[in-house]
Amino acid sequence: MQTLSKNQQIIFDLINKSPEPLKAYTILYNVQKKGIKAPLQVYRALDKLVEIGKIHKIESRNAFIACHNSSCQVAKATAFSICEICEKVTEISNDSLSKYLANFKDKDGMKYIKYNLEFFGLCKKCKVK
Amino acid sequence: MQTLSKNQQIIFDLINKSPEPLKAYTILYNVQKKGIKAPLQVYRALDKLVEIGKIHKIESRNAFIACHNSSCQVAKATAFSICEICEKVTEISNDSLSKYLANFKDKDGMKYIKYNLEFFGLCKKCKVK
DNA sequence: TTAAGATTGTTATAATATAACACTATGTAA
DNA sequence: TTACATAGTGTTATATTATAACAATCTTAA
Repeated sequence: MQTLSKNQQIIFDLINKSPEPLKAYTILYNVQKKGIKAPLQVYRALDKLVEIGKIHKIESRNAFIACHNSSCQVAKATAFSICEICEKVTEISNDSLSKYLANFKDKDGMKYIKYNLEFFGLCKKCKVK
Repeated sequence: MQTLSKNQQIIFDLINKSPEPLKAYTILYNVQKKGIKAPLQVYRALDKLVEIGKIHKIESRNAFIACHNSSCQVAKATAFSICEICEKVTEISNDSLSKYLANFKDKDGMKYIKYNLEFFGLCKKCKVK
């Protein structure tokens, strides 16, 4: 568990307390009062936070959420469910799924240490409506 | 198998014959001689081609490849392997995997019709080097 | 034939992300 | 403690990816 730099901490705190994924420029607007003024400052912190597994990027949405999977030990094997109506995103932590994917071999017998899986559908609330 | 419009056909042909994923603006530069001059013309064709499953978007790369999975019947359940060195992308078509994911239920018992999975690693060639 | 829907062409602009350079802080080894 | 490497910061400029808005044209099914 490494210590975060000033900018990294500010940006992680913001993402961590957000109930929804945040986009880079939304983050920028929200940390300008804390002295982070330029996109690059945000992107650099985001890059690092992703690298150390504190946050994940939702690729299909260009947005970032804090890791809630086993205290951020799983930086390279990520799975999410995404509601196509309300855009709610939930990190999936499921042993069967992660084992299946970690052990998956393609037809060349090749294994992959890293993957990202995004499921799309309707969340409970949106399904009812 | 629906017929493609003029722009859709031009752009599909380009992507289909490319050995690697193509980015939108790379596509644009390559079809300008055929009269497609503006980004929006490219993006509109791409949107449609993705929608009907003729191509897929590689979300982590913002790039597009032609579907090679059972003649494009699987538009909503996609899996790829991506080499982190040479950026080679291969569509995975594996019955076990697609069945597993299609039947996956999260802890709320929820199923998802649509997913996108991207595996990362080194391709055969790059592994040897 | 005609009206709805899809597609096209065009200009402008929004949203997302990185290059390059100079400077500062921090940790580590001599 | 110095000095070196590494990581982080601040800044300006710019590259890359994607969409808004509007008018015109093509396609197709009743």
